[in-house]
Parts: sequence; structure tokens; C-alpha cells
Amino acid sequence: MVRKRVTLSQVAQEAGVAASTASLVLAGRADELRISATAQERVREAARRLGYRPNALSAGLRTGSTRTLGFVSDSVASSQLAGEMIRGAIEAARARGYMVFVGETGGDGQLERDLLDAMFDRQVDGIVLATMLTHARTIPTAATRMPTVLLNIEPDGDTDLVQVLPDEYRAGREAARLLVDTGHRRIHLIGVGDDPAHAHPFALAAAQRLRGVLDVLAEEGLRVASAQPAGQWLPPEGFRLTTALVERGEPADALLCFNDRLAMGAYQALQEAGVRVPDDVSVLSFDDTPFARWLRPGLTTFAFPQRALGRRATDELIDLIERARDDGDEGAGPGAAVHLIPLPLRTRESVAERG
Amino acid sequence: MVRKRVTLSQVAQEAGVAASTASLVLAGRADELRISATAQERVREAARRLGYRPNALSAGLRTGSTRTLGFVSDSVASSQLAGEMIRGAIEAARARGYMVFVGETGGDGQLERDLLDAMFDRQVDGIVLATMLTHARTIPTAATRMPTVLLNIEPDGDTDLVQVLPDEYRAGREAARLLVDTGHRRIHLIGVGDDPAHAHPFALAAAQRLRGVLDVLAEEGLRVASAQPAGQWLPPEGFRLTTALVERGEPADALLCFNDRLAMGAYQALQEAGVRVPDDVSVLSFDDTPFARWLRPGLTTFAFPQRALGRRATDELIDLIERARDDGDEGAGPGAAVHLIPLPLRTRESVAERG
DNA sequence: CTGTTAGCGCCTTCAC
DNA sequence: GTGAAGGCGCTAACAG
Repeated sequence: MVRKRVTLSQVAQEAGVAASTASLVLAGRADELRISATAQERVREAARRLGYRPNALSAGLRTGSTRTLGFVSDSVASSQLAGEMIRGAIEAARARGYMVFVGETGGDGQLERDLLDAMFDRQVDGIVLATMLTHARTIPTAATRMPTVLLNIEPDGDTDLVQVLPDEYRAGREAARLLVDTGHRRIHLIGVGDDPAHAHPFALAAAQRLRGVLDVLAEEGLRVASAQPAGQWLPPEGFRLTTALVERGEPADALLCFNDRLAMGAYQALQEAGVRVPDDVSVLSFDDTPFARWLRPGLTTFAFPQRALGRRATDELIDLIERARDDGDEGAGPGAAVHLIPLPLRTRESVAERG
Repeated sequence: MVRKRVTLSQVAQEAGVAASTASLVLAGRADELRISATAQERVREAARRLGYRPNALSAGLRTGSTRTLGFVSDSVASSQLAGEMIRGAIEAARARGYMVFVGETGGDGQLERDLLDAMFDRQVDGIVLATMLTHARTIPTAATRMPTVLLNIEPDGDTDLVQVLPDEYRAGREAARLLVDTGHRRIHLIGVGDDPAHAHPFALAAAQRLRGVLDVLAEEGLRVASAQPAGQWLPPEGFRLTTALVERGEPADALLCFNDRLAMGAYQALQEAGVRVPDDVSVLSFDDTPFARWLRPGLTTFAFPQRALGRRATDELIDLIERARDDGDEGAGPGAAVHLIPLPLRTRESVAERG
């Protein structure tokens, strides 16, 4: 069932040359070192015939580079977001010839250390450390053993690590801008209070998004019509808050829901109350979860760019690794760059022109 | 930034013994070979002080075992299912001290070969080969180079590979049984026709599920009230089919939707037509996608056991690997076992008692 | 232009 | 009980 591996020396022998010659040919450095065309051809032919594949362990041991990355996230069971980030990461890695080990900690610090150790043992060239919920956290010291990029993580203190983050502030601004520009004046916030300092539960993400919203409204001389925090950003909360809003009889032009699940609950509440979207009230949201397009009417929402985040973090990491290698590992590199990834708007049918 | 690795010989030197002695101690074989307690202690102490971590590449090169697996799936962008399978796989792997490389092919055969090669190059001990849509496919010959388990794949021809599959037939039976036992007689199928031989689009899964449904109904002397195939198993199709059903004025006790997204569309159609779930008609479904619990009323559905599938496939693979190692790689092993994983019922509010 | 030599870090006989 | 020697497969000097 399991065939034996073919080694370089077998190829060399088959081709009638020395192992080192075969190595050079197969590494593509034959011309540079002016090895005869016939020898090259014989080596390549032998390699093909025997189905030779270089042993990456061995090469890694020798060169110190394994073209292997680690991706460690804390993704909580409830969050479906993890998948796309990982997908983006392995895509970007693949495009540059890297493979990736994936690990999940479920928020367990000990498990995180164990995973990082296990990856370190296997000589990964670097690590992407990710959270599914943007929030502050302390960075494991283990991360300093190898090149590391922080994905969707705001570190507690100072770091000299590269960070990749969604541009929540800008998305908040754009959301408010969109509603204002389409004539909405009485805007209700679903999911957060009106104080960025206490914008539980996904602290930083929510706070920055909120700040963006409030800033634009202030620039327009407007204030938020109401702002209701939610303990969980799930449909039942969206339903509850929206129902309460409707029952209070407050006039509303638009609901700005802080994620799609809240918006789903809001839709249900509006529907049961006989309020039409978007004719009576517009709904705008964040995330672009799969069901957003299937709600009726389709939900207009700012997509959380999971895939782009995963891709970008990985590209930054590989840049870091290869730069370090090329520079002969001199110095600390550029240090703490922060890369912000925009949240693109998915325009569907839930926001109308007013006035 | 990147500290140098500590090697075994450094530990040995620090402890004042030979490298081989240190190796034995750290491998836990010291007692067996009667190495002095003081030497053992010195080695352990030195290893701790220096923060020694064995280099898995080197050990792998020497022993042939890397405690590393590959997970290759074809997961299509639309499918959110992939994530949980991968999660199950890395969980199970972690529990037994393995790390896993994750790769996705997007259905591209060349990319699949490349990924399998890249994993082979890195000396993975074995591979889980997965599809997100259960269907027939040919197995890449590359898979025969290393221990392989097929996850959610029905191979075209014969295989001697271990397979892990969801028990679709049984889920179909249980679904029909549930509806019949709760007094439903006029049952409409949403998403498939009434001929298992043409149960497009997710051929085998749908066909087996359908067969299970039809078998139970036949045993009860019943027939399906109607059965409408859908090109795509998405909400718009569920909406369309259900709307058509309502407009035809056919009496209905229950809708059996072949996945939750179809059910979501069915809900929307029923709601817009003023038909109440479950008072007027029950809805039963398959998958347990995240939104199933958030629909109103909560959707009763058979959960597609993604996580359990990933876990089980990985456990089977590791069994295979370790058995082969222990047996000194003798013979082909047990060959083509097929393991069926049940789809557990998530009871919510969409199915009522009738009669 | 090609071959020989010397490790990368670890494990495993086999002498001492 | 312990240490020296060899080799897993590959690459990178350095001779020739």
C-alpha cells in the first residue's frame, strides 16, 4: 500500500551522476553553475521516471526553512467566521508554495501554548495568530520565538508584531454616511449603546464601529434616535430590541444593526408587526453572513472581510519570513505595522431612498 | 526576535553526558536501560533550564514518523460545512499528538495533486481526503502512496480505503418515521423528485436519504403527496416550490425539505401565504445550519454531523497509521471498512402532532 | 563542469 | 551505565 520513497541518490545513480549534481539540477541552479545539458537531461529524465519527490524534512533540516506556516485561532464554536479566514490563509500560502498547520484553542491558554510548541517543534517558518472576535488580549511569549503576525487581534500592550485588522472605524463611518446620504434622519442603533467606551460585547470592534457612526452623525449635526445594547448579538436579541422599539411607537427611518444576526431578528420583529422593509424602515447591517442575501428583502450589509484578512495576514507573514531570510536575518525588521482591511458594502434591497 | 533553537547535544553538554544518553532519558527509556538517577536528573534539569524542544524534523527524518496528517477537501465556496469537519479533524488529531496540514482544492484536480504532493514531500503520516458534497468521484492515485481515509466520499469504483460517511439512508428513514408517527399523512418533498435514481444535485446523499424516506412510507402503505426537485438547494428554490404548492391548493400535512436552506425558503413562502408553521403544516429538514434555530418557529432538523465526521475520519486514520507502525508495516491491513455516522435529530418547534 | 566531503539534529546499535 | 559511530536525505562548500 505504501510505496517506498525515492531518494535523491537513487536518482543520481540512475542518471549516473553524483548526488550533489542531481541536487543542483533539480533545484534549478544548473545553468548558473554550468552543468552540461546532457547531464541535466539525464537527471530530469531519471527523476521523472522514478517519480522522485524531494524530502522536505531533510531539506528543512539542512536549510532551516520548511515552507510551512502555522495558523492558530481561538475560534469559538458559535462563530462560523473562522472557516473563511483559514481558507484565505491557506490560499495565500499555497500561492507562494507554503503549507499550513491549523490549530484551534477554543480560548484555552494552555492549549494555545501546546499548539505553538508543536508547531515550533515542526520548524514552521512563522505563525499567524488569530482571534475570531476582535478584542484585546495578551500575546503568548512563545510567539517571540518565530516570525508572527497578529490577525484580528488588538494586543493589550505594545507589540512590535505586524497586525492585520478589519477597518471597523471606517465601516462605521461609511454606514452612517450611506444612511444620511439616502435621506435617513431618525436612525436607531440595534446592539450597542451610544457610548463607545462601553460598547460591549465585542469590545473593540463594536466600539470603533460605533465611533465611526457617531462621528459622521456629529459632523452632520445629527444624533442617534436611540441606541440599545444587546448582551448577545443573536436574532432573539434583535427581535426583542426591535419589538420594543416598535411598541414604543418611536418614529424610525432606519435601523442600523451591528451584525446580521441582530438584523435577522429585527426583520422578524418588523414582519410580525407589519412594518415593511425598506418601504417603512430601512435596515443596514454588518458581516454579510450567508443568510443575508436570503432574507427577504435582501439585507444590505458591510461584509466582514474574513477571507481577505486571512490572505493578507499570511502574505505579510511570508514577506516577513522571506525578507528575514534574504537579509541574512539582520535586525528586527520594520516592526509594528498595522494593516487595515476595508469592509466592502454589499448593496441589496433593505435600504431605500428617503425624502 | 527569533531565538536560536536549543539542540539535544547542548542539553547533553550542559548536563555533562553524551547526546545519546540525553536522548534516552528524554525519550523515557532511561529506566529500561538503567541510567543513573543523578544523570537522569541532570539531563532533565538542563533540558528545562535551556527550554529544550526536540526538533521534530530531525526525529521524523530518522524515524520516518512525523505525527503530522494532511486534510484535503474540495470544499466549494458556498458550503459553510467545511469548517466544522476540519475542526473535528484537528481536534481529534490534537488529542493524539498529531498536527494537521489543511488544504483545499476547490474541485481542481491539478491543485489536489499538487497539495497531496506537497504533503507527501513533508512526510505526513497519512491523509484524510474529504468532499463537502457527498458524491462519487475518482480517487487520485497519489492517495495510494500513504495511508488514506475517505471522508464523505463515495468512490467511483472499488477501493480498499477506509471510508467515513454520514448515514443518509437511516436519516431518511427516521425523518419519514417521525412524520408518520406524529400523524402526518400528506407529506410533500421539497428539493427532490420521487425517483432515487435521479435525485440530483447531491447525487448520492440525496438519493440515499430519499430511498430511506420512500422505504418507510412504503412500509406504512403510504405514498409521497408530491415531490419537486430543485436545481439548487437554496432558499429561492424552496420559496418557489413551496409557493407553487400552496397555489395549487394541494392539501399538506408536512413539508420534508431536503436541507435547511430550502426550508428557509419554504418558511418565507408559507409566511407570505399566511400558512402557519406548525399549526397548518409541519416542516422537517436536514443539516442543522446555524440559522435553523433562529427561524421562527425553530426548525426541527437532522443535523449533518460534520464535526463527528471529521473526528471519526481522523481517528480511523491514526488507528491505521499506528497499527501499521506497530505491525512493522506487514500486509495491507483490514481494508475497505465503511463507517456510517448518524444524523442526530434536533427537535425544535416546526413539527406538530396531527390527528 | 563534476564529484567528494561535511554536516543539519536526532536515534540506535554496539563496544567499552 | 555510558559514549562513540553511523546514517536518515539533502544541501553547500570546496576540490579536482
